[in-house]
Amino acid sequence: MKPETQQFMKFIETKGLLFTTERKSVAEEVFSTHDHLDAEEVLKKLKSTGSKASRATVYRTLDLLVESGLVEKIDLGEGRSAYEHTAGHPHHDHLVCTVCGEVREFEEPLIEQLQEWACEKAGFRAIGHSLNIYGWCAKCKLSVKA
Amino acid sequence: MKPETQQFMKFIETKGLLFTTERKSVAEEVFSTHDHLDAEEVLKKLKSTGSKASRATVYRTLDLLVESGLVEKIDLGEGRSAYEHTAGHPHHDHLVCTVCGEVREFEEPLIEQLQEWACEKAGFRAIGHSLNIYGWCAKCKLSVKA
DNA sequence: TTATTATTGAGATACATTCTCAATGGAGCG
DNA sequence: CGCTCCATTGAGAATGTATCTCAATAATAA
Repeated sequence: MKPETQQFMKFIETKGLLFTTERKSVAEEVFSTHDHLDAEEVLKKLKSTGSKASRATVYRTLDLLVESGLVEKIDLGEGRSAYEHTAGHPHHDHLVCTVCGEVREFEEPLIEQLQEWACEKAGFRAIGHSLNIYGWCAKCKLSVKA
Repeated sequence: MKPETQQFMKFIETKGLLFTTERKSVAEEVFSTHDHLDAEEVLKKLKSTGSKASRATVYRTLDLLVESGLVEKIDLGEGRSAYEHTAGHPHHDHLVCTVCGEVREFEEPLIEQLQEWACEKAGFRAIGHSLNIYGWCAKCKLSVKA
């Protein structure tokens, strides 16, 4: 069992909930890659590996993972969202390719700083934020030109 | 007829389309306020003023308004989106209150600059972007505390 | 006028997500 | 061990936003 999964187990038990096989398999799936997974992908992967977790359970467990702080939910716009685990990942924002759908990360600590200032100025208490840049990734830029 | 509506009319006619009463009433509604309207709100307002534009026409016309450049579509996350007209509005991002739903604007030109650099570094050709900060607005911060 | 085309409304459809609720199955107790 | 209690689950219904289909309508052109 991955260390992240163990942390999640601890979180679940501390909350007085049960660490079921369904919850475990969803967590393991999410922690198995650094890619950005959406709920449907998690469900499909689980089905293919024999787990019988239902869609509802996948969504419910993803919410718990987010609540535990081990996973971040990213809003990719147009109603799409994805999940990625945060372990060893500094905060970052996303470049979303509108051609191939690829999601690439970028970091710009100064942007974070500027956001904080903007909130202060407005008397706003930030809980989270989402910054996506949409466009053509390096690869698609070439193929579109061609 | 508002000057923005006239510009929209010109756009429509230049495109070889017809400037119908439905399209006019959707445009007038959007140009009537600087608030962030979602499609459903536009539809409701139109219904209450006697216009019989349908949901489909509202969405179709909003798309045309965006295409004309007179209106910007904002992704507010969680699949919600809103429209605002751009006339006399420099680019800005949004503070979205998760309690009362209020959307407030903020400007930070340096953030735009940093985004451009991030794109350059990644070989990414940006088409648009969306930056939202979610949290409690000044008003709700107080009432939650109380 | 008639033919052609653009536009529209109503409802069907799509899609991601959440909800409902009966069935399941641990956990703790006597 | 048997029993009760309650968290958890799965299947499918429901939600909300947005798009699509298609026949009816309206505008334009010939």
